[in-house]
Amino acid sequence: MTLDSETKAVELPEDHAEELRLWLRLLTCTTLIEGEIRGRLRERFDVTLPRFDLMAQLDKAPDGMTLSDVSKRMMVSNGNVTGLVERLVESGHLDRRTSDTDRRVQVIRLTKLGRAEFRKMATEHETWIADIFGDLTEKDVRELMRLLAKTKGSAQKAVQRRQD
Amino acid sequence: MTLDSETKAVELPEDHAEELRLWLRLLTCTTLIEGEIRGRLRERFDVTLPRFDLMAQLDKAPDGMTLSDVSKRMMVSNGNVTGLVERLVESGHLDRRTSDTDRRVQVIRLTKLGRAEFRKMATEHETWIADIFGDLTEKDVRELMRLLAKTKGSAQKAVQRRQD
DNA sequence: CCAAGATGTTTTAAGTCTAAAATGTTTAGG
DNA sequence: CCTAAACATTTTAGACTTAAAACATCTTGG
Repeated sequence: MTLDSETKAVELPEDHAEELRLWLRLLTCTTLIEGEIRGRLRERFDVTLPRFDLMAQLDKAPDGMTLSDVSKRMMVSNGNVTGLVERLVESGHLDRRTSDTDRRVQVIRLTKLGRAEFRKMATEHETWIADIFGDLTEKDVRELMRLLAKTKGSAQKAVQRRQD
Repeated sequence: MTLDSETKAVELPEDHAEELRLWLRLLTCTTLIEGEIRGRLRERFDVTLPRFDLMAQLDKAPDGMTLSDVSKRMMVSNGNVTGLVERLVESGHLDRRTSDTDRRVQVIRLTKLGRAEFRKMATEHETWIADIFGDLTEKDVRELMRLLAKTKGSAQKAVQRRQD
């Protein structure tokens, strides 16, 4: 009996209910916060979250970025970026030009208008985040950062494994 | 001088860079995992993540749910659910009927086919999650659950405050 | 050089998603 | 009763999103 159950144990379906609950909770948190930020951005600045996110990437890169860079950073598809950029160029927030050294590459950067508008939004955005995470102590934040870093590493390895 | 800086401190822009970084890390984790699950669902079962999520909600409710219930649980708009349900009824995974007691209400539930297919997917899905979170110890999982619960509570309060 | 292959972007087709307005139904107060 | 408010859902218009195919341009080994 003991031998049997030990032998079987390897093949028996293991219980991963806790990990599943963790994933659902992580997803709930993100969806909740994302929805709140989306609503405030629309209400306050009449801008969508993807546009804000894209501008945030560009704000960190004064010399501009290629579409591929943006796509990787934002973890969205190439085609997605193409459309977003189109609309942001149209509205005068972005400048887009073909690279001098590689004619495949499109370099985009914030226009003066785009940067000014983004900075206004970013300031307020930061206070919203502070409000949303307001109940967490400094220690909570540190601990969450650590555990999420570990989670990210674990997930990246899983992605790697599948791609082999 | 001391008085001045103390007086000013209240109005000075506080530094919330840490919370911002936490939010970005949370978002990165979720996006990364969500993308991986989406890809595996498509590759293995040719199903989209929203469809899987909707079926997961219904699997937990043998007596069916109303569209509003689903919308609240999934934290998506009503119109979104209408479209999703349409396609899942079309493909034979869902059954939809008007409530006997309230003709405004639509009750949906999994068909036999829908339930069977979901169960197969769910089993595999759970192993993917276990794989993705594989580096976390039991203690990590417990601690993350706790901190995310606190985060969720904090965010919900912020949502509440805005709605007043 | 020059044909593969790699790389960067766009296009396509279909699905997902939202906010807001419209529609249909129920509930309650007068 | 009957109308105003509340509620559940659908519709609408537009934006976002993906995967995959198509297109354009570079890079490189022979």
